[in-house]
Amino acid sequence: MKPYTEKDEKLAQYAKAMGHPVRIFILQFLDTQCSCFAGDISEQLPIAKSTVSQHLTALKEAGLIQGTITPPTIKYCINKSNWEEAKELFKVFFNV
Amino acid sequence: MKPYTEKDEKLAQYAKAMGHPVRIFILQFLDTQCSCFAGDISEQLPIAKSTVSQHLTALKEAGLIQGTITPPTIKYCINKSNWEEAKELFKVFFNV
DNA sequence: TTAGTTATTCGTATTTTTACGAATAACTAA
DNA sequence: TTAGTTATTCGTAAAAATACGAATAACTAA
Repeated sequence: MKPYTEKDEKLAQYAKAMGHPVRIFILQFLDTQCSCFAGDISEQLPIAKSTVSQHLTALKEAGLIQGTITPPTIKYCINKSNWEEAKELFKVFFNV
Repeated sequence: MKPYTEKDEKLAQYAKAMGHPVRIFILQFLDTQCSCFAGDISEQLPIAKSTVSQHLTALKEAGLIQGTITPPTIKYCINKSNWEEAKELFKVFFNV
């Protein structure tokens, strides 16, 4: 039925998560900061905190980031293994 | 105001275009077929032709593919230069 | 001109995304 | 307990994405 593979779906999922400039920014920010709080991210962006939260949730659900609760804050960082998987999928896709 | 760059927006745009398994399939199909008609693509997919058309339009607007009219068909193929640009943007993003 | 082919556009419906501010949850410290 | 901090969730609204079938456009060939 479906002509596309699991890998195609996974790649599409990662691509979709990256399909918004705010989320690209967050990913790059986390990549350089290693880890930081939602507030640190939020104060870099000209949008409401609740909207940032939604973007963080989207990235979390796609598997690209993860959050560790350290009350009253939440420390966010890149999900290394999934990040590597995404990198590999894009690599193969672009024949790199 | 905007903390993200033109490149971030471009990357997000390409990622968004890739954010659906059908569009991933189409891109891969065109990458191997070099060029083909909308009908060739459509018959590989279990969705309506009009929906395929919409996906083709999305890919065209993102710049990843281009169509050449050869009545009564339209020959689609990868937009090489933009494809290379996308590849490069993802490459830099993932520190490859 | 008329019929046939291909592909898009139109009209429509449903779902998802994006965004905001207010309200809430969870924890700490006074 | 009460106030203060952080971040999410809730409620809501507007816009965009996804999907379908019918209608249309554009061209060719008989």
